[in-house]
Amino acid sequence: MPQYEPQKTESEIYRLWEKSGFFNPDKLPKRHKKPFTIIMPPPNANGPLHLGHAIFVTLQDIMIRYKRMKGYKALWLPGADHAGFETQVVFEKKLEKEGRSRFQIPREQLYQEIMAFTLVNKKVMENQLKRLGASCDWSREKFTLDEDIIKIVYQTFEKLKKDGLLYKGKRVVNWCVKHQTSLSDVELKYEERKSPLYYVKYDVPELHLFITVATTRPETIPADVAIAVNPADNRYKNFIGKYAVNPLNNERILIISDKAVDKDFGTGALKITPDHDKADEEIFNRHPEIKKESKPVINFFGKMEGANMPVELLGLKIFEARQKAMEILRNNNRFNAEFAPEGIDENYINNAALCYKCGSQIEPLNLANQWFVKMTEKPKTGKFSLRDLAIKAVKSGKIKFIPKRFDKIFFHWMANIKDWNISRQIAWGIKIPDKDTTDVFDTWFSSGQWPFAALMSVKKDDFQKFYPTDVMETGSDIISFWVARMIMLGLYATGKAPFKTVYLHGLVRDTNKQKMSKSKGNVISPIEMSEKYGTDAVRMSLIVGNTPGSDPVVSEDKIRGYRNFANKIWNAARFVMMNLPENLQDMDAFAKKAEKSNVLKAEDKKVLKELAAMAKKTTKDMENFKFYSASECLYHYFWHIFADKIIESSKPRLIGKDTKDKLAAQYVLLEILKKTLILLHPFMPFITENIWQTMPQKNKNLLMIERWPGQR
RNA sequence: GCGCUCUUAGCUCAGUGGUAGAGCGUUCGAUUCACAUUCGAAAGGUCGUAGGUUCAAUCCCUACAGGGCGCACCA
Repeated sequence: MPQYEPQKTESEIYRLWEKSGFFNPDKLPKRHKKPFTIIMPPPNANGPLHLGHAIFVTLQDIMIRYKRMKGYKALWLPGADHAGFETQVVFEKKLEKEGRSRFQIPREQLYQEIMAFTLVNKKVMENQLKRLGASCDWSREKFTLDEDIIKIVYQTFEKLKKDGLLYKGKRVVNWCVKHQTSLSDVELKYEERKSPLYYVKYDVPELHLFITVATTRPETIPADVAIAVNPADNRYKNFIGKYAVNPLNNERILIISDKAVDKDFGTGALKITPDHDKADEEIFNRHPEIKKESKPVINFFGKMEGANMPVELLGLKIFEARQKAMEILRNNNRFNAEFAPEGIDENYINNAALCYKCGSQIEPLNLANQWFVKMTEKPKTGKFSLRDLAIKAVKSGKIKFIPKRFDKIFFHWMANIKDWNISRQIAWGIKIPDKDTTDVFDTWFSSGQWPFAALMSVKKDDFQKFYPTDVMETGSDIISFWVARMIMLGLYATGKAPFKTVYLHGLVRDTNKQKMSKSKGNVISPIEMSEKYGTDAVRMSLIVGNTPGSDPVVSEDKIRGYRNFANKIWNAARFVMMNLPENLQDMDAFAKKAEKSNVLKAEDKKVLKELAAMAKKTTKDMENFKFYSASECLYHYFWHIFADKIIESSKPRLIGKDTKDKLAAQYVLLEILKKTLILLHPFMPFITENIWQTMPQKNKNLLMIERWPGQR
């Protein structure tokens, strides 16, 4: 019977907080002066929250509640992300189930349908955030497709354009044939695959010789414009400047030299196919002596199309075309067996680039009107490239990563950065302001501006007051997608780093160390768990033992353990209050009286000293972002010191006749309960506030804004 | 290929240059007492392997093995 029942009271407690207005930093009492800001990484509004969301909600809520209690003007700005490609993929699956396809729906209608879908999910997501106890300022909530956000995104686009950091062009992009869109480099995944390497002979009539090229893609031979060899390769010195004959269409193609060609790979001779390979495109662009125009032979649906190819290939899918091309080459005796049996190395393994969503093989295709952001060039009006701005901010310590090792990953990524293709051929997103295209921005281009865009668009002076923000807390998996882009674009657009600390959490795993995913069927819903065990238990299970940057393992058993802890808190509090003087109205007055009456024994003083030491240690952990340690320490103290030792040893004193001794015991228990509730509040906000509200107070204050120990 | 990281109790993980810690689990015992979502007690580790530095190494260095991650990619 005397058990804590979170389900009955949590929503009521949340309403109490909301009603107070204290989620809004402008409405906090006067003692709250210095701003402390966290911009919430806007969850994708395309489905219910999962445990990964619950982790970030808990971590950020802990930081915000802690700072609020410490007297900061704490702002946690919530948001929702339209999540362009991600949402469109989710929506397409829904369409598929209904027997429809996005390619049959007019663009404008598709946009409206996805918008309706997104807004429904947004509402669900907001309610779930509340369910998890998020103490964010709903009056400032933003959506990535809000008009004023779009306006700011366009301003940045214009600024980049004026600064010469944008260019538009025909470029080889990573094309996903299934999704009919290009993807950025970070949206690819790689898989080792066996791709037979074909050794193909090209005649060189002037020399009465042939040159052998190694390729995995014979079907693209009709699109060859040249053959390249390394300038230092003695085997081919005489070939440079001569013409070879394309074995599939008999066109003359020039043999050139370029140091990008690896002498030791294959035959040392590389066919240059600028329409279907990025590296080839780069080589092509630096050799104006290649007069030949490049023409694609594969279309956007992954089928063979174009002039100058054997008719047998026309209309075939890439893989079929490869087989057919191989057949033709073999029949014409074009394979060179010198390097591999029958001229084909069947055991060659390379990394295939795949779409990170559907896993289909990426086709490098040449696409017109693609917008790119220059990452390594100086803007016309500034001294530093986007990359250099970001590197400088992290090197100088203006931005710190927690854990620290992530700055190495960051620098490594920055060192290898390439120009960023921000055009996407999807309907769902912010339209690129360019009359020659229906493309939308890569969603990370707009969300890369989120910290300043969100603050600029809510209230007039919010940007002045709350920017730069204090902490960016997000998953370590999006450091390159998002964090790096926010740093670059934030510095570029505002001149200031968008945040001071980046706290990165890991990916939630199940007890078998597997990632949680719908397809594996091992997802745990934080909302279901909240309903079953209480939100506080879910929160604790996600925090204790979860060090920054490493993957937390979550199981129902663990959550159950913290449900038991909540119950322990509940009963210990009941015990303490049951044993207070009858009809006590004002616990603070009682405490003052007890302090004055000088009834404390040496043992009591020792216990209170330990309490103070524990509070100090907890505070130190909080300051150092060691929430895993603070929470564990509080758990241990409350259960095994306060409940098991201090409460137990107080029992005879509470029923004893010595009124002074009884008063001392009551006082000590009440002090410890008060302090531990305060310290536990950021972690377990519902139960602590719930108990606080039942304590004898003259003025019913909220625990949420109670002073943190050591705070004046 | 380049870089990062991990390896500590059955499981999940802390931790420190000086006799190894927590939670969960396990075993044994208790029970009208705030709480059985409880209490008490116990078992359990040559801190991945091999070297080195040191008076002293789980901790620092080197190599190796095995996991994880990031980046790049050669046709």
